[in-house]
Amino acid sequence: MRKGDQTRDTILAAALSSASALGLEGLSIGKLARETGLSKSGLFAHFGSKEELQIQVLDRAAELFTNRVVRAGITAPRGEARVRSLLEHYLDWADSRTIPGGCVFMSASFELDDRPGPVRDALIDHVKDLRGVFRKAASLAMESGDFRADLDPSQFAFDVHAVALAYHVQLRLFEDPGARQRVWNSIERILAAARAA
Amino acid sequence: MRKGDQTRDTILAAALSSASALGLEGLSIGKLARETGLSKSGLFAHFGSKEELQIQVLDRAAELFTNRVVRAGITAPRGEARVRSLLEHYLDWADSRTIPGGCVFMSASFELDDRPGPVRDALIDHVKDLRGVFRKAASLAMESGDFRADLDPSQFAFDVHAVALAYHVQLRLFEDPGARQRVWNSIERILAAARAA
DNA sequence: TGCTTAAACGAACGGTCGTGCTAAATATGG
DNA sequence: CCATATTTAGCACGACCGTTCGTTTAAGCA
Repeated sequence: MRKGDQTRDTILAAALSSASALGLEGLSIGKLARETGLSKSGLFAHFGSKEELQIQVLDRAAELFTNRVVRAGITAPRGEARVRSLLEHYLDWADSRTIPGGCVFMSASFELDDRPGPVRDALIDHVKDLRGVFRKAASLAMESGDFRADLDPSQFAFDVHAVALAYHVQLRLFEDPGARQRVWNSIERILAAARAA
Repeated sequence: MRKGDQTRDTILAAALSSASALGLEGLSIGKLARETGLSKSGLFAHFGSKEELQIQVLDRAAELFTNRVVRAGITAPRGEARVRSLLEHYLDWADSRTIPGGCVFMSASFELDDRPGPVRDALIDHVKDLRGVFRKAASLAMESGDFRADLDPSQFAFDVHAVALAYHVQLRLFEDPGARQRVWNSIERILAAARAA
């Protein structure tokens, strides 16, 4: 059993790379088998269907996200400092080289928005979790007095998500070296509006 | 020649619908032929390659965008009023039923960001034009005194683009009936920060 | 070591993909 | 109405797709 899980991990790492660049639909069992040195049927046996592979790729990405963004971000003290830290790590995540195509949740959000099914359902859960991270951080910042008492944390998370999406476009489509600056300008404005008077 | 152009228009309309929902890569000559009642090769002859079809779909979408968003929006007087009008029409465009999958430029931005080639190049031009519409409108609002004199119009366009992307997610992925309210909250904050003191 | 179970393989399946090629059909201008 | 140019159809191609099946290899445990 251990051997199988280890192989599965290798496959998922390759699949995540591929999916981030080519999309979840762009995943190909054959290409993936070639990349990992497995046979097509051998690789396929690990998942049973392409859909299941796609779901596991998303789950895997969520696990990575938890480690690289959430765990890393919440080392900062509650309040605006933690929000900023989470944002830094979120942008790093979207810019990471280990996931060459950027945040797979973003590309998948636009790829699967009109394709009902279990993969889309899984994606929705993950993206809501992602939003929840920032909603929660905003709530804590309200409790600590950093943020206004009448702030809407969900709206705050929406705004943060928005600039992150635009960051992806600025960075990957426009290949703008100043993308990080652009997005921080936006974030500073969002933070300023969220702060207590 | 007239007959051919008319057929091509029919094809492009169907292709735009399909591409908005399934992505530009999800376009299929065979499926498109079935939908339009043409033969695969007959349809194919109009474009010569799938890439060319994709590019023409983007061009067609840009034409529609100009009519439905730009032409409609600039009937409002220069300044904040025009910015708001353009935004209304932009959101309508992203929510349109005639393009069932929403704004094809958004989905394509996340689909093609890592796929070099002429289609991506065409997309970049179109998205920059789109940004340019809002940059220009912001500039005019600065001239008219509605917006601050030290506003960065490109930054303003970036912010607007950001919330539009998030609108797409909120509407299509989350199917949130309150998406429009969410995005207007964001827009009001952006406008407030842009206004002259 | 021998047995059992898991893991990987190889070949084949029916489909669909984009793309050529050659004819037939149809529209257009004189 | 005819000649010409344009538009569409038909057929075939090689490639790749996800998936199934039976077999073989390899690992884990007694």
